Amino acid sequence: MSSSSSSRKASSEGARGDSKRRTTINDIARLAGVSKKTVSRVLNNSPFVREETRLKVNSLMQEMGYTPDPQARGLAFRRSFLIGMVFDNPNAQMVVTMQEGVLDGLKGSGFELVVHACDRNDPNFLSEVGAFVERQKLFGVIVLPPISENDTLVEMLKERGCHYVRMASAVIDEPGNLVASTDSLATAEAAKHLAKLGHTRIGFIAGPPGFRSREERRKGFLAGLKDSGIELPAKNIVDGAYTYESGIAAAERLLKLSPRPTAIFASNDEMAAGVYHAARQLGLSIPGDLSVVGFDDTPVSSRLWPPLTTVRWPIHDMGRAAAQHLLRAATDQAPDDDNAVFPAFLVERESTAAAPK
Amino acid sequence: MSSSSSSRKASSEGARGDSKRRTTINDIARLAGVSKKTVSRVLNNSPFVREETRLKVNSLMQEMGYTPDPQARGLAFRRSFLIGMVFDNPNAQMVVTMQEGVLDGLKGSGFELVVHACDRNDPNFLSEVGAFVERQKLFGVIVLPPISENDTLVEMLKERGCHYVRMASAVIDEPGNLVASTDSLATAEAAKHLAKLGHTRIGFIAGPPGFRSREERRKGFLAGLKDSGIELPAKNIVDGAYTYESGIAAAERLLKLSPRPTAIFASNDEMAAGVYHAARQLGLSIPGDLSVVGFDDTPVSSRLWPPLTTVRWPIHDMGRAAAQHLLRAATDQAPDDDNAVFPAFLVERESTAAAPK
DNA sequence: GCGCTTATGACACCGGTTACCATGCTAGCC
DNA sequence: GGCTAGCATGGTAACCGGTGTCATAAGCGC
Repeated sequence: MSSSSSSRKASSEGARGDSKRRTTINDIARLAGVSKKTVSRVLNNSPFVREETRLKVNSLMQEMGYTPDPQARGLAFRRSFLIGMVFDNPNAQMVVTMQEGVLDGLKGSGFELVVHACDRNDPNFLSEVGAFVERQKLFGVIVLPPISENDTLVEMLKERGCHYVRMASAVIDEPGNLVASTDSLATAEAAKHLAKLGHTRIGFIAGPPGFRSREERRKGFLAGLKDSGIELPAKNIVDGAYTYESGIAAAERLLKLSPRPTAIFASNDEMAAGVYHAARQLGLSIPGDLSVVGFDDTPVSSRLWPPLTTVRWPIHDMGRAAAQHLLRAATDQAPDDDNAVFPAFLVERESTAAAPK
Repeated sequence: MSSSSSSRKASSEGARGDSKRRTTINDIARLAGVSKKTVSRVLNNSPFVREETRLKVNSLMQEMGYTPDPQARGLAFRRSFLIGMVFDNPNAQMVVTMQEGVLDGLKGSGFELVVHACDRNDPNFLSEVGAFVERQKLFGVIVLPPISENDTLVEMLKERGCHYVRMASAVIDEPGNLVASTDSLATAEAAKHLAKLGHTRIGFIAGPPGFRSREERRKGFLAGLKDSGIELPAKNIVDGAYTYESGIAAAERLLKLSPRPTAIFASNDEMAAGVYHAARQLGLSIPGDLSVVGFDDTPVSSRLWPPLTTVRWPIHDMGRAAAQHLLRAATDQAPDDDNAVFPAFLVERESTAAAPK
């Protein structure tokens, strides 16, 4: 009853103008002695402005500390200046590093990064992301692995006319909208590293089915071994789930084989940590009895004992590249169809050594 | 020369209407046979709408899948529906978990989360964050530790009329804009745990000066020891920097003392990992020769061997609480001056055992 | 019949944009 | 040389999709 009147009072109070008004395009126009349309032309780099006028307007904007209101601009443009990042947290370090990279690339562009965590197993996943894109009229979306492998999602983005970048672990058939690392080359390098150390009985823990990174890492590793003249029996290849626990289980299976492997490659660091655990349970020393290689170079890898030999991929740089790709779409008209490819590479630490005789 | 005409053509092409137009407030108004102002009233829960009208409008909005355009609304409201998260990455897991918690709390509210990584040592730090807030007319900002302890920053937000929440490790004098954990209670618990196990020679690795968490964790730990009748000599308290390397260095100093401590508390898990490293170098076994306790319960803590006894704080819940606090400010008029306080607590794992005789 | 409350609409406005028109200037034509 | 065509430049009005303000009509108690 009385609440209604009080809420009205409060709401009218809510519009506190705060005396200091933002400088607007009109202010600049008035001061420069031109129309706001001309200021708008300067803002949008229209070629139909006399150099003299452009300079005057630009210096006035500088002086007044004017920045155009993204909401107003967006409203007129029928789009926003927001970039979405969609992720289903597989790895916190990766997510944050990627964010930092993207923010780095976005700096000074006037675009902002809006994050959106989701659950790829939720049945509403797609429509929920779609609603997000639609509601905010996102200019672009950066999709992190493993969601980046979801073709249906990408198709939806394309239909909505929303720019996007897929972060992937290999170059796939996606002209221009891909930022990828070269997982398979790096795992081949890892395989050769182990071969060179004299390992021939090697165990491989793969990622879970359905992940492209699983295939890339496996393919590269096996190719690298083959180049070194080593063929892996099927029983030496075990599936994991990219989790610590699955790494333990997989390692237990591998270490039960006879002859026992002298080296294990785990398709990510979490599983490699699981290998450490299993090895300890069996009283095996690393790297004396068993060499271990991981993938990702997460902080965990260097806290383990001994520090883990692993594969690093340049997440920050890839994030920045993704941002730059979207910015290019925002300014240039011509999309470049070149995918950005970043090398992943082996970081040798102390978990690998010569094979025991 | 010719570039001007070509760019014009391209830009006019850029405004591709894409046939399918968003449903607008006008559409709803026309279909409902009311003015758009009335629809707006329904959207904003104005009490001055007949129940019958409200129902009709609401069901139409439902049916048409209408959601108001946040840009247009924001433009009129002179604010945005964006929440900023400002962080200076001390810990990736914390940042991501916090983001997930905030997104959880924001879900369905129409607010989005815009992330902003920054460097608190950059001289432009303050003005840069200020520009961010201003430019996007942020509705609110969530400030993560350790930046949350920067009073100047908070003062600036207050001046700008921007709502904010500080995430902190203790209740400080900041009515209503604080989401805090109880670090000191948890470290007191850790101290008593060690005392109960018979440890009397205990080392403490503090966080770096200038951090409130440093003070809280130290204060609580010392108080807990005192309660157990243990007084720590000054030389048993060493400063660290919340990094792995600083943990190693601090542990080396502590383990050189004679008599040597039988337990070390590190003020975060990274430093605790450093303690593990130092202990290994000296051939000390954990927990046989040395008990270790950390703080944060990061993934690293359970990958270490033996798994680390540490303090967990409910980051996800705190993130959600921060979001809810801001949403309350967006709807209610009455700010509640209650700070949200979340208990941190000890997670006992295998790095602590009875003191060696 | 008056005054108060409730419910609704007309209209200007938020800060930018596009579409279209008006101007000034130069060049080309008779 | 005058007149018009053509281009560079700037202005005006309408619009993007919602809000605020204010006026007004209907309902009600007295």
